[in-house]
Amino acid sequence: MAITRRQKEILDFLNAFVSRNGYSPSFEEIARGMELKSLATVHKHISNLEKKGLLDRVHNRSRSIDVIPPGTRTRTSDRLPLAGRIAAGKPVEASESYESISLHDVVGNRDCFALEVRGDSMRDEHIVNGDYVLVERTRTARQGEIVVALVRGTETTLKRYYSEGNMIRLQPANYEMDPILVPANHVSIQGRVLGVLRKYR
Amino acid sequence: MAITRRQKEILDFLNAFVSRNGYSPSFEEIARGMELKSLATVHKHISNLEKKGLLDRVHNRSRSIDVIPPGTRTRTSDRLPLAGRIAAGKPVEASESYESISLHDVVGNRDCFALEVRGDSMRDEHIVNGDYVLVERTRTARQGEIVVALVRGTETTLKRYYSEGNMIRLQPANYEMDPILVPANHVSIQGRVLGVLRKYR
DNA sequence: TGATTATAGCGAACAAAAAGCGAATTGCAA
DNA sequence: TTGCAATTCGCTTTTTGTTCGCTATAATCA
Repeated sequence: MAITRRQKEILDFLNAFVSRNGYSPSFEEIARGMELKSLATVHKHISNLEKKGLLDRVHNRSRSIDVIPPGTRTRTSDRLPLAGRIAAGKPVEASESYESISLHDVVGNRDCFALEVRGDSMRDEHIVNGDYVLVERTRTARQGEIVVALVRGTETTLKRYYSEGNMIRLQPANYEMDPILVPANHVSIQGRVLGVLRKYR
Repeated sequence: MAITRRQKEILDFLNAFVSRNGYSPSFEEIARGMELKSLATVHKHISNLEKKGLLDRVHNRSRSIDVIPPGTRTRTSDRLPLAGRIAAGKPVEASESYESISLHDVVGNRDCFALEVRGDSMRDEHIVNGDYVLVERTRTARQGEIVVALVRGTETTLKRYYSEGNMIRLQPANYEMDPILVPANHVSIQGRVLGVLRKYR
């Protein structure tokens, strides 16, 4: 996978910074060094470099960038080649591209864990008994996200999250089941669902 | 694993202290040296450095810090800890077990590839648009397995496989769609689906 | 050639980690 | 058994990363 000119400049900056200081720069410092005015831009560059396997970092961690020395590359790991797309009963897939997919593409470097799902309360979301949900450890959630929530300190559930004033509605994805409506301070978010892994047989 | 600026300062202090004195500093001495007013802060720094594998120490033991010379590292894998089970809207998960899950648990050492699913022909099987199906390259299938099948050399589809005499029935998992019934010699199996990976967002 | 996709960029609102504090508590070793 | 050192707890503040919406310009596809 090729690198762009700008990406190379960023990479050079990172290398220089680390060898000068012994620790990696903050996004702010990168922005200053590269004369960028928005951290969003820095963020995007770093993400792209990460996707291309040129550096490693931990999601949401300060100064956690590691430039991967050329040569120390690929993990043979758990990646699968992505053979293409298969359309709805329709025609064919095609591209013998060099794309691939792995768990890493779902969870990134986030702090995650998996839960095995029991029961069908999320059936309408196509999460069913026996599936594994891949959960990022988080204490907050956004409207409509699927979360693992601890209700009243006793009961953990998998639901969609909706904040309504100072109440929280936890919505099962199963039309037979009713939403749970509780005061915000009786709910603690354990994490948000990033993906699902299902294994047949 | 990368280090923050402050952490590097602490680490430098430790190195300097040890090489000057031949023994490691107490938390009190670190606090003085780094101009910190709370031992809790020192403690947190030391713990973090320990977590990052940069130093080693014995819990609750005075002056037991050992700075680990750069060279010994660890890598992160694509495995996720399996935190337990989450029951259908019901109670809790529990086990902080040492189980884990990864793509390898789904595909094993088989010859596999992934396909991105387009359309909803397998909706009733909870395989939906955007999901990735994990497929083992195979020429044969057993009754009822989900397969990737090439029909009449032109059309690849994702269906359940049923052999009926010398006909083959390919059954979509969508009640709105009709099964495909074709002579066995007009169908070639491309693989069988071992699992599904879904990524949100 | 028009449509789509990837890169590059901006600012602002927001979430989270790192860093810090004081005080109370616990544990080790002499 | 006592004293020093390490640990833990519940905060606050500062620093750092993340995300969203939007613009613009290449590069690629059909």
